[in-house]
Amino acid sequence: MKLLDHIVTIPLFEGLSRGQHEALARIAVSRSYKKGQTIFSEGDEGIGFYAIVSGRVKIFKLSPEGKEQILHMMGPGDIFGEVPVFTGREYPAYAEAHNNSSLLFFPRNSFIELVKKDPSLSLNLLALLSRRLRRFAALIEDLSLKEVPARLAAYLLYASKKSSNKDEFDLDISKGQLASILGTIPETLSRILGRMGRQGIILSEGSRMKILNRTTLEEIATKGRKL
Amino acid sequence: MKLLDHIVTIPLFEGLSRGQHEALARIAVSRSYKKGQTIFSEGDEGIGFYAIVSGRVKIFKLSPEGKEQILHMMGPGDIFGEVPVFTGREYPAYAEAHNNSSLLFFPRNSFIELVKKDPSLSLNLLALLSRRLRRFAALIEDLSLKEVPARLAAYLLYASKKSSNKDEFDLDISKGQLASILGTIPETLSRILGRMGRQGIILSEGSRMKILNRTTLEEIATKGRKL
DNA sequence: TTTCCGCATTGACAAAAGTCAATTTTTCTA
DNA sequence: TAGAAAAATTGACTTTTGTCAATGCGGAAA
Repeated sequence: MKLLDHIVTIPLFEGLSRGQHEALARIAVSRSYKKGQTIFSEGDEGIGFYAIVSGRVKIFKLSPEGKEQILHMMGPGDIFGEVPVFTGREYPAYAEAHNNSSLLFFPRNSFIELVKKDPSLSLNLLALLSRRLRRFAALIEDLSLKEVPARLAAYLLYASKKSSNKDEFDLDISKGQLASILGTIPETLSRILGRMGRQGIILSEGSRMKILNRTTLEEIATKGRKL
Repeated sequence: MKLLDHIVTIPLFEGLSRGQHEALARIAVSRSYKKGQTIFSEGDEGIGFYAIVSGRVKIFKLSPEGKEQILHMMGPGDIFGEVPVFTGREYPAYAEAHNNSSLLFFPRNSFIELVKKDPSLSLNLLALLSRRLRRFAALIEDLSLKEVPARLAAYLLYASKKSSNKDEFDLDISKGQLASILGTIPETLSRILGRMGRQGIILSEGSRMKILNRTTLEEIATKGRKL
């Protein structure tokens, strides 16, 4: 069964038994989304949550002036939209397919039934939510780094870490979106990338980034070293 | 039994049975902290979580230059330090008693045992963590309001809401700490409070705040209306 | 009561980031 | 592959915020 294969690869369901995986497969629904397609909007009734099989999903909030604040970029294996499953309310943010994406949808009611019967499933969930809280706390911490160069440096180090600590990697989002993540605008980001490039700290060619001087980058991120 | 009485009043444990409450009371340990005392530090091993019986607790991170970024101010009934209980790692932030405080401590291992046996307990926990995630998302949204007046206005409206929507209320933290929450410095906060006062939007006398023009305050917070 | 210390306020100035507008580069599609 | 649209970059200028330094204010302790 194809669906079951996918379920087994989802970290959230790691360590569960064959029977538990099968139970999950019975309630899951496969769904496809085209690039740019909205999966749910802030305020929509929370009828279930999603797991990513392939593709990428952007989770974001919208300011009154329409400016995006990206909360997460989700990839294969990630779970999103689970908050209202347990609070019984609306989705707290927007979700949009960043690429053509293949998702699994778990309807709220069936899932709640499963969790009620199965404590080990809930321990996995508790760990997931706890980790997510931790990541949020880190994001808040980074946003509060007062200067943009520091936030950018922190982001580049984080992105490098995700690419198994290579010094060279691809930004998986546009620079405009990166600006949004860093809480700034494309013009400012462009200038700071330029300055870092001129000082030989990084090399930025399109979406290809190369870290030339990791030490300096770390000093900019953690101590408030000036550019 | 005194301890049981306190447990019953903790929202996290709302809706649980008498037997469940008693089981919790058996594993809980009562602890007292003096004003300013550290409860745990970032990086400490996560040996359990805390519930506040009385007093207030500050949860914060420290930047390399030693600047505090306050993540939460916790009050009676609130839970904190539960993240590492489920991820099995270290505390992700600092906790410090803001007043003389009386807490209940729930050791990790005993608690995990309880949760494993009891799905309804875990559903409550899942809802708690989900709500907290939601609040974090809101905080991130506010931090990304680009200007300080907007962030301050959002905070004042939030504080007023906590005081049952009264127009007059007390700040429960110093202005220096409020500045830190808003991601700015005391000088800037002071100037903006001054400007808002001169324009008849608020009245600020020490820690006593009065909202004189709620509509304008909302416009500053949500639309980027200028001060 | 008086002194001291921390917190808050204010002013002058410097630095950082945003806005607006023009231009170049890249990407997508017809 | 040309042409249009979107994204990125750059420059000139404005606004916002932070820094440094001086001063005021109020409560705790001698």
